[in-house]
Parts: sequence; structure tokens; C-alpha cells
Amino acid sequence: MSRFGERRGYHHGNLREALVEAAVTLIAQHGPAGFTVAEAARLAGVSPGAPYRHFRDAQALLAEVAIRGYERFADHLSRAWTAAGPNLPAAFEALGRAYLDFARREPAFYAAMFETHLAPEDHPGLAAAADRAFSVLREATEKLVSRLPETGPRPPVLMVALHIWSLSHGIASLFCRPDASRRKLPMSPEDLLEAGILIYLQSLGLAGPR
Amino acid sequence: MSRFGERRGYHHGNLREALVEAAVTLIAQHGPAGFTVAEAARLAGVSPGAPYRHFRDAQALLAEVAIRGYERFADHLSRAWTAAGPNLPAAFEALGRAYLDFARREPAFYAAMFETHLAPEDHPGLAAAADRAFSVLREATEKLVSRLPETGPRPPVLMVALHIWSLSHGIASLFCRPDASRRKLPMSPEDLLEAGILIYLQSLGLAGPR
DNA sequence: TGTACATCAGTGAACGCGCGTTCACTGATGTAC
DNA sequence: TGTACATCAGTGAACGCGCGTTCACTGATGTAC
Repeated sequence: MSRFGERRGYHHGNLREALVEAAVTLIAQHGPAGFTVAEAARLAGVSPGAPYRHFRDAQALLAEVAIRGYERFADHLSRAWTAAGPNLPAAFEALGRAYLDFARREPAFYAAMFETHLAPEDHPGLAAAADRAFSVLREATEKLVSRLPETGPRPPVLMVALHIWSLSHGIASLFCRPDASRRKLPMSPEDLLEAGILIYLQSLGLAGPR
Repeated sequence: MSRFGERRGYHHGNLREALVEAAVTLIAQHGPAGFTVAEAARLAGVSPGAPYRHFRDAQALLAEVAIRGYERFADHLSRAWTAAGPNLPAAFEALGRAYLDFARREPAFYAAMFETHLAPEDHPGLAAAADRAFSVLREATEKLVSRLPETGPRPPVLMVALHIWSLSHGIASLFCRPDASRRKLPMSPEDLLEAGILIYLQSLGLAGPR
């Protein structure tokens, strides 16, 4: 049964990590509601009481998954942003694509982050991790707004970042979740998001019609 | 304990409705994960086996809540749209506000609709109810696109409807859920959405800068 | 108007289940000397 | 290098719990005649 962490004897050696991995696997399979501490312990090849040496309760383990999720998410977005060229609209589209990509490829992290309703004040580190992920987008937006033509209006950076985030999040939640793929679209979620960002940025004075 | 349906003897008389109401109450209190058939039965003042006369299982009851949710949602959006004046951008903003309003005022329905991952093919009526709600938005968009200036580009109706829907959905999910209100915003979700719609429509040739 | 009867909504006891969590314990590890 | 000991990660049995669902039943309702 021990599928995670390559246990080596009485002491697991890496149980905390193994439990997080097990939780991710379970959430990916059965959704956040289907995850239980007992099953995570079983998957890690450990007795049902063992997890309590590392996590106060089930919620704490879930929160740890969410925190790791935000960290990976921040990395993922950040990599997409820096990999994209100097063309700002194109870089924003890459950022949006990375958002959708993460929702699709890491459904368990995505669910832990956005679909378990964890109270940030109960889980130290959660809010900070979420902020760090958002700040990738905020900094990108800062660059964008700073390069806006002098002549046009200059909207607040935070507002623009929130618009892009919300649009990406809406499309990801509606069309990039396992079950949501049932909703039929006349185009891919990626193309939908790209078009939306383009139309939006056009209005700010960037990405004129091509 | 009988809090719903004003039971009048051995036969409840209105148990199906009472169970739906009970489920809504429970979901509002504890989230979709905290809802159980047994507790819904208790809240309706009925024995634990009784619900099975009306619903095949727990999921079926949940799906019924989601269907009713989509119906109310469609009404809510439709009313907002018709109540708004002939000014199209303003009417779209009213539609967006109605979206956020619903998420806030009907958290249980919203959760049943968008946060329980029900497979539409397992629950007849679900997909149709969801489509009906979306079609309010689609028809509004049709009107909008048909009145776009002849000179500008004329984007596909469905795409525009999906953009507005996704943006609204993203903002509602991120900032209008009970727990999400923790995320601090420099403005109200309503203002955020309004600004977003405005910027977007501007790009289509409507709602020029004021 | 009255009676027999079919229908079926709701009962309540029962089942097996798996969960979260606790706790006295065991045994591996590593450190002090 | 060897030994005693503190530490603490993991054990495994146990607890109480509430759940979903089944089922033979009961009794209210309404319909046929």
C-alpha cells in the first residue's frame, strides 16, 4: 500500500511530504469532498493515527495542499511571464494560458486553492501564498500600465490586474475543470481567453486591431 | 424539529419541497460538503428513510437544488435586464450586478450550481436549466451586438456573451462568496465588474469614455 | 351517503461502514559522555 | 569506539459517531361502486 515516500522501516522518514502527495492524489481522483485523513494515511502506508504527528487535523492537511498549490501556481505563472517575449499583449495572453493550463493539469491543487473554502485566518501562510501568486500578475500589470500611451487614460494597476485575474479565473472555473468540460464551447477556452484579453487591452490603448 | 412545509399528520403533504428547502438551508450553513440526506430529513421533521420516496439518492436531491437554482438565477438575470433602461452598456452592468447579487444572496443555490461537480448527464434537466440561465445573457448580447456601429468589427455573439459571463463568474467566485470576502479589494466587486464591462464594451465601439 | 379497497407516503429499526481522533505503547535514531 | 538515554515518529486498538440506504410495516387518502 505504501505508494509514496519510499518508506524505509519503522520511521517513514518523509511522512509529511508523503501525506501531501497522497492528499493531492485523492483530491484529483474524488474531489476535495472525497478526501479523508484515513485514506491519505493508507495511501502513504501508515497507520491512521500517524498523520496527527504532522497535521493538527484534516483541514490543516488540506490547507497545506492549498499553500503548496499557490506556490506552484506562482512559479507556473512567473515562468510563463518571463518566457514570453517583450510584446506585452502577447505576454499577457501567455499568462492567461498558464492560468488555464494550471487549472487543467493540476486539478487537485486548483480545487484545494479555490474550491475548499478554507478560512485564511485559521491557516497561517495561506493568505501569504495566495498573495504571492497574485503578485506575479500584479507586477506584470504594473509593467503594462507603465507603458500605456501617455495620451490615453491610465487605469489603476490593481484594477486591471483584478480584471485579468477574474476573467482568467472565470474561464478556468467554467471550462477547464474536469466536469466543466461538458459545457460545449464554439472555441477552446484558450482562444476565448485570448480574445477577451485582447479586446480588453485594446480599450486601454494597447493591442490595436491587427 | 419540523421547520419546513407545515406538516399536517402522518403524510407530510409537501415533503419534496420541504426537503429542497432543508437542503438549501443546510448548504447555506455548512457548505455543500456539510449537507447530508439524514440531516435534511431531520430538518423537514421526517424519518431518515422518507427522502428516498422522492429522490433516488443524495446526489439527486443536490441536483434538484441546482436545477431550482438555475431557474431562480435565470429569473433574477432576466428581471434585471428588463428592468434596466434602453441604454445598453447600463443594462449590461445591471446584468452583471444581478450576477454578483445572486452569488451573495443565494450562496446555497450558487454552491449547488457551481461548486458541487454534478455530471449533467446523470441529472436530467440540469443542463437544460443551466442553458436557460445562460440564454438570458446570450439574448442580451445579441441585442448588443446587433446595435454595434456598422463601421467597427462585429465579434461573434456567443463569444461576447461568454466573456461577460466569465468575468462576472470570476468576480463572483473570487469576491462574493462568504469566505472570499476575506480577500481585500480597493473597490466593491460591483464597481470592479462595472469597470471591467465598461472597458470591454468600449473596445467594441460602445460606451465611449465619459 | 357509505363502505371496501388499492395506493403509496412516511415509519422506525436495523445494517454495515468508514471516519476522525485519542492514547498508551514501541522501537528507531542520534547524541552525550 | 561503546553505552546509556532522551526523543519522538509511528503503532494499532479502541471509542463514539453519524451516515446512506433498506425493508417490512402502518396508516392516511381517495376512488370505485
